[in-house]
Amino acid sequence: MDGKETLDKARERIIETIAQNIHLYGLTPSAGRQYGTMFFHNEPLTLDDMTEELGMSKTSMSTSVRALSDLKLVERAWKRGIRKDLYQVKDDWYQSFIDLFSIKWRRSISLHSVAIRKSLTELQVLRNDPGVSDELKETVEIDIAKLEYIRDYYEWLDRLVDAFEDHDIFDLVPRKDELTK
Amino acid sequence: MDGKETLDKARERIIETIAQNIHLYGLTPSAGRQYGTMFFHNEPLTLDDMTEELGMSKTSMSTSVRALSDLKLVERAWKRGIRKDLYQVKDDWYQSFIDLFSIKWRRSISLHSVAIRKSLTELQVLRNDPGVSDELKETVEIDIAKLEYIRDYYEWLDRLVDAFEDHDIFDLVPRKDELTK
DNA sequence: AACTTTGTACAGTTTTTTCCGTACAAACAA
DNA sequence: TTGTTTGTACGGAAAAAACTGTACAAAGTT
Repeated sequence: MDGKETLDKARERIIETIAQNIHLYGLTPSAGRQYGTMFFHNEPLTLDDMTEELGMSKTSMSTSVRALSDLKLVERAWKRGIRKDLYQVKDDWYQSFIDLFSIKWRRSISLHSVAIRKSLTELQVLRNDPGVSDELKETVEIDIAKLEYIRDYYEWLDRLVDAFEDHDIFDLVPRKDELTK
Repeated sequence: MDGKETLDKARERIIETIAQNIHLYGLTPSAGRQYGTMFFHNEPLTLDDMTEELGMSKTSMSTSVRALSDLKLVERAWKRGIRKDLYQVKDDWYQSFIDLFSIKWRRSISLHSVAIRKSLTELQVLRNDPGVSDELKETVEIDIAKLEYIRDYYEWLDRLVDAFEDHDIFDLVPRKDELTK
């Protein structure tokens, strides 16, 4: 086996591992392979380059590179004289993790908060309604307690995301290069 | 609108929100609805109960309750005199979040670590191989640097998961009830 | 202006996933 | 033992998602 071949195999192993785990980012293995290919490519790539490299349609490349961009795993690059759009992976994986975490959870937190607030208000009205049977009121009380619990939970989650975005998390779990500082 | 109806609507809103966000846990909306139903049900449920509540087949209930159990969102319960398996939601959402985080990422970290170690070793051999051209060696050097970077990243991620599992995260981001302590 | 290049919207096809019904094994009951 | 109940494996149907090719709009070139 010659050197180039060994290198390619070493790269392929990593790319395939990324592809198999990218579902954690809500992406398909194809998008993972695309990301991996870009990761080892030392120059920004065009959609046509990706089509070439991965043997897939340009349409697919376009949609999945958009998905990768939405999660801030990939960014556009410019190079003078080149008209085509160029893309490259963002090289700060710590920041990418934080961005992922933020994008994924903030939306969920927000949707839940709205729903919880609405339902909680309705139930509080119900609690004070004299026309409601005692038996039902008991259930309402239990539900209110449950909703207050998950409201607090999402409030905690929100602060957790803050801690990541503000990089406070690195105080608790330092990056390796910061350990020796 | 009577009280029962208001209660059900308030519950339904939350259940539907859970269903729409459960993909963050890698589960289907159906499993989310199942979880939500169990959440508001104040007694443990059997598979037949769920079939009844959700209008889905018992087979589906069985498979998705297993998925929920695997992520430790749901646990088995016992009640004397009842032969059927009973399930209820785990009521500590903070712990559920930690469990999810741990289960999802540990596996990914482990798979990546193995692949990175293997590829890194191969490339280090290549670096010392006198039969490899200087041009290729330059590429190898770059790849080694990249792999060392992501190796460190996964090592950080591993410590991050530790911080969650050990509950150190609550030092950085306290639960609401701990804020007043 | 006309012509070329590039990215993506859209519709159709293929692949994958979800869900159901049947069948059966394990546990329990009589 | 035989009969009953309960959970799940498995194959197939239905639904959803991924992927492709065509068509076209936007931007650049001549």
